[in-house]
Amino acid sequence: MKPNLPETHLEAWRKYYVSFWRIFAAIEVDLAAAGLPSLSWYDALYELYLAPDRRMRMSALAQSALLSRSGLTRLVDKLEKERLIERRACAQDGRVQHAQLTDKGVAVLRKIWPVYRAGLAKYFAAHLSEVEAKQVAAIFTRVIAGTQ
Amino acid sequence: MKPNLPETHLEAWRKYYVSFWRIFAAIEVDLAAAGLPSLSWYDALYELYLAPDRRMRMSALAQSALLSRSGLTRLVDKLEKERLIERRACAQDGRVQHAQLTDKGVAVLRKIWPVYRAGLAKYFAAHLSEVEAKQVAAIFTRVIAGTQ
DNA sequence: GGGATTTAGTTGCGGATGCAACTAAAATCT
DNA sequence: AGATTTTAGTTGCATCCGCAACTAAATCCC
Repeated sequence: MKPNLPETHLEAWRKYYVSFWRIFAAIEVDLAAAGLPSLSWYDALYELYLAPDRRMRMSALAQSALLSRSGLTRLVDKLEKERLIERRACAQDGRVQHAQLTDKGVAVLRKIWPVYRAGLAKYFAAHLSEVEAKQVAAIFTRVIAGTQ
Repeated sequence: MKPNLPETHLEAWRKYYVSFWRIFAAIEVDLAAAGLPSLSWYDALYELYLAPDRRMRMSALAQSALLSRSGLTRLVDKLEKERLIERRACAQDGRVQHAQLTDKGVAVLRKIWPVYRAGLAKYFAAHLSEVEAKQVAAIFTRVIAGTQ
């Protein structure tokens, strides 16, 4: 562990790594216990919710939802089967499909969020002061920019 | 997003969440490109490396390596097939198996680490000052304690 | 001591996801 | 305009992983 990776940073990574998996797993357990879809569904639906007209191109959604294109295709298959989104062909470009969030999709998003929020409050936010939360946001914003 | 989850904390979570997946995926890509096993192999081998006599009970290793018991069973199957570890029955308790790191396992660990370290330096450590790394370690140590 | 319970690990199964190959459509090049 | 290349999305396949059910061994309890 010589170049560019001081012991302090390695220790930070280890804590970050373990804490992430723990929080993630705990929230997934809570969602499953509540009979709700998993975070990957939430992520995709939420990105659509934020998007103009609540729709996005498949590949853009894949990026936002942190999935491969093929992974997103399968996820959208399932979401569409549940009528949470609709696939809509693009009139301008025949290659493109848009995923369009439906009202039912919004409703599901609103059912997931309280459980997700409670998990975040309990497993994550409870352990950060306001100042620390700001620091974490600032630090990882830089990290994200570095992996763009 | 009312109770116990201020906007600041939610923002921190979003950055933390996205940055984690980005770093994780980038490191996996680097490992695969170098023809090396994935992080899950590294995690398990490394936990064994740290353990007394370089061996652990299966269930303890599952916890340390952030896997379910069944997930660990399969991982150990593969590691054993590659002779990176050996399963050893416990003389005192017939139910227990120990995973014992082999010299070949140590060698693989030492081949993975430079690539892993380089990824960490580039995708993670480069964006944190020394002070920030200490803060991150402290904060997420608390988070981990809260999900014990 | 013998049956019931608990514990450790494994196996069957299904779900999630990525890579590579594929199809179709658009853009580019000549 | 026609051929080539690039782009968007999908599909085949393989891998990884967790839950639930299972087996075997230890412990508990009477």
